[in-house]
Amino acid sequence: MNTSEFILDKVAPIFNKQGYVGTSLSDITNATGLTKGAIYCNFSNKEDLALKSFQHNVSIAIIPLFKLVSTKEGAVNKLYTITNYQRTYYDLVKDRGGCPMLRVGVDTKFVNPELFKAAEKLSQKFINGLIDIIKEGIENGEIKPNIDTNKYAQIILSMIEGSSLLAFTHNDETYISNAMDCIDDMIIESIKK
Amino acid sequence: MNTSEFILDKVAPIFNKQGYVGTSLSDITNATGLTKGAIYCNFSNKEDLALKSFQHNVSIAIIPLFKLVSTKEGAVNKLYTITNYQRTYYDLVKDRGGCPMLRVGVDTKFVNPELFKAAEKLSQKFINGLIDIIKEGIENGEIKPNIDTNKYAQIILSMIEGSSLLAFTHNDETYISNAMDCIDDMIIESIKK
DNA sequence: CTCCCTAAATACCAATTGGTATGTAATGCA
DNA sequence: TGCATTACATACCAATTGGTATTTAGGGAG
Repeated sequence: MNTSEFILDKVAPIFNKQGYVGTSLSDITNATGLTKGAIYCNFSNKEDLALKSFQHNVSIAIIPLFKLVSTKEGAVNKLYTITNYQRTYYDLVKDRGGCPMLRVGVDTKFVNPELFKAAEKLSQKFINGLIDIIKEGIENGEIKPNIDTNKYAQIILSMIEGSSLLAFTHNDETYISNAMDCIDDMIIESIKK
Repeated sequence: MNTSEFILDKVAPIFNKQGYVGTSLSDITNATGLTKGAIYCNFSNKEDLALKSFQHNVSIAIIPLFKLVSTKEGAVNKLYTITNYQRTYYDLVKDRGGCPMLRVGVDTKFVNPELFKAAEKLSQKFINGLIDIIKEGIENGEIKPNIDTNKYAQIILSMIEGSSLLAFTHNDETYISNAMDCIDDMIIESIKK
């Protein structure tokens, strides 16, 4: 692990906990034990470090889900893979400040357009992934042909993000498990053939 | 309107947009046209102003819903009142930076315990309100007697908050209307007798 | 061994942060 | 009329902010 990776490993959780405005360079130097010289040697400025920290957080929290889903076959099976992944999500990110997409989505909209764009893009990628899965299900006959793919993709992601927020607000992961039960038992069930 | 109210009116949306760490005293003086002397004459410090700004935002975005629901009769009717309120929520808060409960919930957990506690408390009040509605429905025979009140309360609020987040992330209020359709047509429908 | 290049540390910068002490003008009250 | 209180402005404070220019240490190549 080189120095840049070391810095990201130490700093990315702090950005996710304290926010991308509320994290100062002294927070960063304290957490790493390095000086500002070392930080600015590895990153061009604070915003650059913030963006790469976000990507680092995403690579830990969300990218594994995308990879996992891509190994699965069948639309319904893929959807269950997502809800099952979410069931372990609280443990996965609880010490890292929660869902990075959620954090950056609310944190940066009015203060850091570049970073916000990254979160927006990731969120859209998630939605598009869900739409593709549902379309695949329609094509292979697993899912009813007349359902609104975009609508159900939106509903599923809303449930995922909302339950993640509330689980962290109340330190209660049942918000996530109950929401995933709802997706499994009601939403997926209602679009299945 | 006295000076304190004037300040809150100008400043509360800024706190909600830029965050409760990312809003500086110069942001506050610029927005109000007042000096720091005037601010510290009306509020004991920045944190005090932040807390009262949150309450101000809540009084505009969420308290009206609580009041509206309290005027309605019947559990299912009350639940529809909530989803219908949310359908206009995007317009209600779009110029004020989105849902204040969501904002403060993610923003302050690790940096401002007092403010976070206020958001946590409000969120719990929302959950308790939903539980009471469902219990009322069970008692008066509108809702199936064997359903898990806490579970469905959690699911409904997750959907509300998640769709609010995504609507603002993508500037697309269909996230909210689609999620409310889901609550109306699937969740409420499935717990109704 | 010497030179060079890179990585990191040190030292410094102007600007901004939240906060306070003092000053002042207007208002209410006797 | 005179006094006290209130409401706000002004001026100032130490500390911290993000950032940069300079310096130093260390490893590799010749």
